[in-house]
Amino acid sequence: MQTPLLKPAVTAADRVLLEIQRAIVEGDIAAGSKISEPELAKRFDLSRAPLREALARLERCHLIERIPNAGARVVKLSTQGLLSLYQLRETLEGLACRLAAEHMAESEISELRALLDQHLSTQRVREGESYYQEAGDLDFHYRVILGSKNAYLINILCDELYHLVRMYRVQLGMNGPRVSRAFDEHKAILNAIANRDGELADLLMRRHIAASRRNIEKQLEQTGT
Amino acid sequence: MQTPLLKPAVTAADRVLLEIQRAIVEGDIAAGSKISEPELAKRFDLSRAPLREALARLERCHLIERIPNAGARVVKLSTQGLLSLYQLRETLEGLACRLAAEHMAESEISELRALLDQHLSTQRVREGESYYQEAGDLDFHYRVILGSKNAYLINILCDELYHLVRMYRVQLGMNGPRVSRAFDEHKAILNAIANRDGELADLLMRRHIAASRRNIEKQLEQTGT
DNA sequence: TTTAGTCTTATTGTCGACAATATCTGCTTA
DNA sequence: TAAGCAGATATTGTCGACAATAAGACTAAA
Repeated sequence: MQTPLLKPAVTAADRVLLEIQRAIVEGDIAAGSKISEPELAKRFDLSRAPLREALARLERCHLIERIPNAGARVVKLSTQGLLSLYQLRETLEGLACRLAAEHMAESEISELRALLDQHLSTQRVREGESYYQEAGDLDFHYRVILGSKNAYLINILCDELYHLVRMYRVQLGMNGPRVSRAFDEHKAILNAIANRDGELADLLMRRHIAASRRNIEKQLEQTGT
Repeated sequence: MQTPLLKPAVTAADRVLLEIQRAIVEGDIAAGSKISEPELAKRFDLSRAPLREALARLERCHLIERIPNAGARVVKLSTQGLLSLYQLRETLEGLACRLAAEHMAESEISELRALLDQHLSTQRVREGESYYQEAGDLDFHYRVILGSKNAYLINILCDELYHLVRMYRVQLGMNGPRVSRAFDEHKAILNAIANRDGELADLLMRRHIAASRRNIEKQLEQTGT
């Protein structure tokens, strides 16, 4: 279930990046908290040079915010931020879908169909446990994005926005009743792609993400602003 | 004519970033050439630490490509890259336009109108010199993007893709007959925004960028692939 | 002559220390 | 008491040197 085509962490900066990313996404390092370079360097047992490299990349994917000579803070989740993020996702993943309908190879489409079937059975077995759906959903989106074959689009969605989306979903504990409906929506999107109907695929994906956004918004309201 | 709201370069890494950015965009450092950290460090008279920080940001805006333990190269311009980039711009700036129609303050719209008038007169004076149109066009787009009020969208377009777009335009020497027509298109877009017609603004901007893309493609074919 | 392997060389990644800047504390003064 | 300033402290930015990795040169064998 690992994200495919992701180059292995070869350098120390890569490794610590992955660790801090996970820690922030899962709330292990609290949202809004200040980042201390010396402290993190000690905690992960390396010097500040690779740590700063990692921080630069964390800023790139919007997980931290830096102010020159003043330090870095973990981002704070907000309704406004969520709205902006999903506005962008709707448009971008819609585009990705349209391009995927044009550019995906038949073999890739078959694999994607197999993946969906597999997720369906897995989800039946693991009823109630939302984590698998979480991972499965992201995996589906991931593959469609890669299918667009647009390097810039892939970079933005998979490298820069991906982790922030996860952060919202994880920290707001997404496990609502949407789980089952998402499968049907994925299926419909896949069919549109298989039929090479880019316009429909675009539309369906935008609706799918809009529904997901509303779901999270509801959660955010309940949890309290 | 400076891009507004751009924080001044306070650190050494910021300054060298701007210098290298300019050098790459204007072809002073050749496209596709290898980047040598020690050489650049000597050339700009600073240590490798801030230089590497700058390189990280250059990678972020797709001006260089890095391979771990192997070094960095300046990107190569290609028809494929241009197509991918403009595909993305069409969608993103279209969205920006739609949001701008919703969110721009009346005062901002007035300022934008004043800017267009000013560009028109400037262009009449400087007939033939395309640089002013170049700068003016970018400035118009820049303000519309800021008007969207979507932080992620602004970041992607203004920080990450902006310089690459400039690189294509500068290195292919854009000075075609499109100069005058672009003004009218800008005017139409502005009117749509002023009328709060987001859908139309979206459509017009996408067409505007598509026309610009075709213009550059033509140039790219003539220059020889 | 070509190819494989090894050694040399150069470049990148990492480290610890120093300099510059910002934050915090406590004092003075209105 | 509140506001402003001065010094102390901590954090960030930068530097030069070392370690690890990759590219290139040279030799030896087929």
